[in-house]
Amino acid sequence: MSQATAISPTRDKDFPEWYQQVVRAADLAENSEVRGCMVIKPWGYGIWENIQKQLDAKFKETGHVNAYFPLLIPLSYLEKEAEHAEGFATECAVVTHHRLEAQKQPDGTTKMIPSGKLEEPFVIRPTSETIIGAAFARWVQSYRDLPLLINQWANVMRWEMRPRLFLRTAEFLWQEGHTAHETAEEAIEETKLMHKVYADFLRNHLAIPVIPGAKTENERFPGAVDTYTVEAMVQDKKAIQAGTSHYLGQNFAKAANIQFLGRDNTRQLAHTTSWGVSTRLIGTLIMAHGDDDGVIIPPRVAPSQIVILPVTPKADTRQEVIDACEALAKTLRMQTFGGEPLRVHVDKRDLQGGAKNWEWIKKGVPLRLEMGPRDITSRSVAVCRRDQGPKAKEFVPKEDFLRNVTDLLQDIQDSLLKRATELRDANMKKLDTLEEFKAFFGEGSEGGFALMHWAGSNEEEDKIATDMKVTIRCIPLDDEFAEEGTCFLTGKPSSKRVVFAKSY
RNA sequence: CGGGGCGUAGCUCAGCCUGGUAGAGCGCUUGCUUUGGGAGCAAGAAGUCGUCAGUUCGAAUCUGGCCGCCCCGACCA
Repeated sequence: MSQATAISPTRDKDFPEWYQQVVRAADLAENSEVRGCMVIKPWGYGIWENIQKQLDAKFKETGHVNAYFPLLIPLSYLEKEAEHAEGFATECAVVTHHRLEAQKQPDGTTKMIPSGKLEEPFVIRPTSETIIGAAFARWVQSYRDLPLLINQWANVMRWEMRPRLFLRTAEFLWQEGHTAHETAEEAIEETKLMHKVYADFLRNHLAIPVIPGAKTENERFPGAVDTYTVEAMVQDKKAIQAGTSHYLGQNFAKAANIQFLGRDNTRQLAHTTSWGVSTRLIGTLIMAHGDDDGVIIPPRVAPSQIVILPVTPKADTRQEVIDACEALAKTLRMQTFGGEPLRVHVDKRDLQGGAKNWEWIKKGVPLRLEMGPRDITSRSVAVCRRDQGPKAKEFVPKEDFLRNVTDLLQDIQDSLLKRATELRDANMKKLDTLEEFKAFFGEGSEGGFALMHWAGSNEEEDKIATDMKVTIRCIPLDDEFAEEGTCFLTGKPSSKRVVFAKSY
């Protein structure tokens, strides 16, 4: 039996359905019995562990420390910052009871009835600004206590109307950085620093190019003064917000009363920031790099970078082949890539070779090695790169492979970034008129990122969003977008182009 | 919360219109064959047909209530 592609439908045919099939075929996650919540399976969680480890190192390098705050937030905390509370009001899970009472039913079964009503309900954190703010208020007394640079790895819950695995789930894993500073300048610098950390991480670890920029007022985080975002383009040419960094001004300091005695002996409010990325990064990665045979995981974050497939056609040489594979794996693990020991897996399962091979293709392992009796004799290995076709295979001397393996992984990492960058650049257009804009996003057109001069109002921005389902993804920070022009809608002067796109 | 659809084996679904004791493909188990490639043949395990009630001699099938899920909108990392 042979199929043209491992995943059906293909990306061209039906991208959303392709995405769901890839998540399943690559064994990354599944829907759970709890609506909107996912079970992240080992292969998917392995990606998250690598993301976590590598980002965490960057947070530490930039002076942050980890801490942990409660899952439950007193309802009253959310009431302290009106704009923030309203922003999350429609998606909060609320805990109202603290015990259950067993109630015997006439049919012999037992029903558990919530009892012990709470005086004040708790909200399951949709984000932790308020509760961390309360802690900060206790911790900060003097300007000498600042800056306070804290990160937390946690789960949060936002009761989403329409969940999709990794992209939008009711519960998701993320990290949220929260910092407090003496001055606005320092806080803004922190916001931008972490924004840059995210952009670099996406580019160098996930092989996804992003456009760093600021959000418009309409798209800002509820309660923030400024929101910075990294926007990526995925293969259906839609934009996805992959990470955000917020300058919160003194809004949350005011709400939580984070005050300190300054150098001038006056009481002052701190300036705070918050920033986060979530398991959505995994969804972004799938849509950025996947092909019609499954996901392709960039080597830096792949749970296994190399899978060795023993080829055992005869029972009497089977053990010899497996021993040779184990020995090769051991040798490989002594090398490092991206500062970490190579992650190598030997798939010894007693399955047919082809079936095994396709499984790892679908799971997106960067390198597959095949080693059989003939390879042992000829001291070679068969090497398959996931960024090339499923049939592409090269027999190379084992010693050469061992010498070049990290270069090979880097080459795959680079080729993924290159491919993603080319896709984005090919679908990013400077347009000048409303007609061009409508044609770009209209029925039947490809879409993509439209770089437009913009000087419209919030209401005009909203109208475009409603009429065309297109929003301003960001106001880019890079100089390459700066140029004089006139707004395509209002004709008013503009000094920079902004990115319009349909988004996830 | 509006509009549509669906609940039958681990998964995807057929059967329902026209009521008569449960089916397929994939997956799983075992055996034989095959083996540098998602294999073939044979045998086998597996379902209170979402739930509660009604109609009926008899309900997966007809009627009604309830529950759950999916898709399309509004909301969003």
